[in-house]
Amino acid sequence: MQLSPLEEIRRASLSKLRTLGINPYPAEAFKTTATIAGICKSFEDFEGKEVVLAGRMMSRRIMGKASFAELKDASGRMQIYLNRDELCSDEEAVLYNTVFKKLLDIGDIIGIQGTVFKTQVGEYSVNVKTLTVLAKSLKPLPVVKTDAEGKSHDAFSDPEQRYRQRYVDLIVNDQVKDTFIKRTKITNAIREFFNERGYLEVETPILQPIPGGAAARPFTTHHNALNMPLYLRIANELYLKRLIVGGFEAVYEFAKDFRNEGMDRTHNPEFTVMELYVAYKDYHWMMEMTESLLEKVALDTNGSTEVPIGEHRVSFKAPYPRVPILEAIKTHTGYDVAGMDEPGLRDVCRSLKIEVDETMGVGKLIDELFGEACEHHYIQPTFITDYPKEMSPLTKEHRDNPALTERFELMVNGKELANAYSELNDPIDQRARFEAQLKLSEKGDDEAMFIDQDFLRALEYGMPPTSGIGIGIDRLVMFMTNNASIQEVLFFPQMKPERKAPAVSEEAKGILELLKTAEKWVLNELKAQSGLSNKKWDKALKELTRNNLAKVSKTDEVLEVILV
RNA sequence: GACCUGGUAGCUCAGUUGGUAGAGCACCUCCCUUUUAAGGAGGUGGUCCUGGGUUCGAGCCCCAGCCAGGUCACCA
Repeated sequence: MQLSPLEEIRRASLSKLRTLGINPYPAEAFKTTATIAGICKSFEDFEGKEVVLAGRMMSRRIMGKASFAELKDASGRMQIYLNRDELCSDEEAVLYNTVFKKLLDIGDIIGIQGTVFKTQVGEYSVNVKTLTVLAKSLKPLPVVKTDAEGKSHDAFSDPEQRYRQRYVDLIVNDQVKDTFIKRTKITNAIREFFNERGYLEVETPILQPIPGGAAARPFTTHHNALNMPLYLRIANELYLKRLIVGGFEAVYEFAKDFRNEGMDRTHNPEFTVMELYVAYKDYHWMMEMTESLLEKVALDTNGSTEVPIGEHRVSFKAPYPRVPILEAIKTHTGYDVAGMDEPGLRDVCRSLKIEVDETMGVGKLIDELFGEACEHHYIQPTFITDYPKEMSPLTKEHRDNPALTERFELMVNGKELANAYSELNDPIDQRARFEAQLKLSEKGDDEAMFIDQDFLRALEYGMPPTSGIGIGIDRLVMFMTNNASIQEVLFFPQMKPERKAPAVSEEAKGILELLKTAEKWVLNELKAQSGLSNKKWDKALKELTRNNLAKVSKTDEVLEVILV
């Protein structure tokens, strides 16, 4: 492995620590007595008292016999003060002069014991009496400095590196950590809300023999023992409904779903959806539930129902307007497409310059119209309701209009945040809808739903009238934390693999073959034998020595090459 | 998938007509006992994303590729 000079220095320090009898990776637990945030929050209670803290050293300011450093624990950052004569009693002051000043580095994890005080400039600090090395860091950490105005300098900002090495991102960019803390606050708020109402959190299969419940291309895998294909779920809807058939009256699941489609800043191949099903309810009830849920989520995570999202301020205060989709299309395009047939819709799309193709049925065409012409208008939370039957194969027919369904999508900031129905529980109707989907797929729609016979069998036993909802958790987190990219709210967003170290080149392989023919070679003879140009020779030999395949040594004024 | 932009030191970035690879921070040596983007003096550090090509000479020009971000398309 090729080490940078900075890494060499840190490894040398590591050995020196061991020579001094200090284990750089001790096994014992290190018992702390306080947290940094706790001290800063009630400084008066801690001032003059002794504390034990542990964390990562983030910066250092050495001034001869005294030094300041910044310690970071899970709760925050705080300055520590190290004074040679207070830290050490021995003549040499090894702990201060050697260990702290020479052998420790930014990024090392240390434990300290000392007293809390305030510096002359007024900064909360700990005067360190004992210092313990807890883990030596061998890779240099990017140093992000913040000035008096709170402006960051030399921020670790390259998105590729931030996502690939999220651990570094989390260490040096505090606001990144805050986003993920908020993410957990959001899911906690939702769980609290549901658990208070007695809803049951459940787990259903991720590996499914039939990928149902949504329209999307699945990831495929194979079970060896059963010798059968399996799919990573694109939704868990059909399994949760089976549980409603089984007699649970309210179940929910935070589900990782997987869709084998394009990636962009709002789509990751694996993402999280919270699905909830409640028996004896309809989609009107579900809208009210959703409003109060999101109001609580906003309050719990941001302390306010009003949240900044990009250029906008979005209010999650209930209630939200209800707008039937056909009305939305009428408002934003001027066309009344209610009851319109496929050719008619296609004409409307054409006149609005919306691209359509032959595989699109009535449902997809209306979906397209709404998506292109209307969706982006709904910044404040709005329920778009009553979608046409063709685009909602799992939804109950509308009580007043057989062409529509009892479905809503919640739009926020021009994007879909949730999708909910009065669930279709008529098994005969459901079978017919699946068959219509089958026709679509024969027409070339590769996203039409598969028929799940076991799900139909379950419905035939009778499912109570039920309302269900799916909420995109990643999107919700993006809204609540004002992030425009899904990658910012996933710890480890999907990335293409990093380029692997280049394989040994042809030239280097040739030299290796020559090296194998003798115990050692005089460098110039080997070079002549290889028949390589100066440039290629140099490059190939450097490659070999760098990868520790060959070694060059000097004896009696001759350079020799040996195989390692 | 198409187009645009980018890839240079550990980090953030300069790099002129193609002519010995630079800065700040970090790091190393030295000075400095309440500093704080600490300061002062000196120094080390490079696969210029990869592979070809043009050229006396390429970080720079040309071709191909890899990775990322953005826009669009596809897609919830």
